[in-house]
Amino acid sequence: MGDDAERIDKLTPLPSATLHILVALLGGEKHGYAIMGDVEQLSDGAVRMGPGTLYGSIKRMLADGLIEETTERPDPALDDQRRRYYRLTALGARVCTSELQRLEALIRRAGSPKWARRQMPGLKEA
Amino acid sequence: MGDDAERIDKLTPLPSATLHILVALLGGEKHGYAIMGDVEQLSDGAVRMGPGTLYGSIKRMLADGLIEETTERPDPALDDQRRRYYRLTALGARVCTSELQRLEALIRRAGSPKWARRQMPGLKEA
DNA sequence: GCGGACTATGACGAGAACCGATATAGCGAA
DNA sequence: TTCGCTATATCGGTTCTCGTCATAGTCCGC
Repeated sequence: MGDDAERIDKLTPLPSATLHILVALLGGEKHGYAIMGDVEQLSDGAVRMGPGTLYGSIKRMLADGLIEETTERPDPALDDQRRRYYRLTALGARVCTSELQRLEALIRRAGSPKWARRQMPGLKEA
Repeated sequence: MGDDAERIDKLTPLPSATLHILVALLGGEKHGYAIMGDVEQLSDGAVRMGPGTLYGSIKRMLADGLIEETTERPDPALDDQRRRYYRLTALGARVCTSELQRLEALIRRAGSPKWARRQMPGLKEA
């Protein structure tokens, strides 16, 4: 378990693309192209991921053990043989949750009035 | 104004280091070394930024107009001539707010039960 | 069953971002 | 005056990002 905490530590903070892909996969296993669309949807169109970023990130995430390719195929009537489906690993899910919690804490602190104060001590104003 | 939205769009999603520095500066103007400490504090020690990341990011942020160096100095009794103080520009503040809102929306959606369900249609289970 | 538009994966290269190591120098106290 | 800490800065290697191009399967009209 402590081993696990180390692995999470090593991977965080997550690159932006990685985080978005993980969140998209929280919604269930998906193929690459679908992930692209979901990321755009999840961010109200603000994050548009090109294929280069997508497949490059997927490659790294597979190597890091954050996601894995599924062997299961959907109903043949709905299948498309080109597709490759991915899902979160247990590690991937933990990393995602932990990163989201960290960001939530950051947002909370950023909005707190006690933080949003000047810190420079004894400032001599012009 | 529309011009502004474009500039924000161009800069987002923010790299992790940039976001953390912006949030740290929401708390008032600071010098580089203080930012390093505050980022670690803001993230409960999870994000440890080395000097390479810090000063590299500051350089880019200055070039992008997200922050600016202040000419004001603190009370001479508390000053340290080596220090260089930075503060958010108007653009930097807007970018920071906009990014935090985007992340907040992402977190909200990630936690929503209707999203956190498998999406693969007509799956044929093993 | 042919052709064209769309879906889907993948490789590549340039440039941006990250990070540890290292260098330099002012600071405060022993 | 020396030592440890604060503070800024650069360098080099690695990772990450992103647009572009290539390739191929699928769907649909005809």
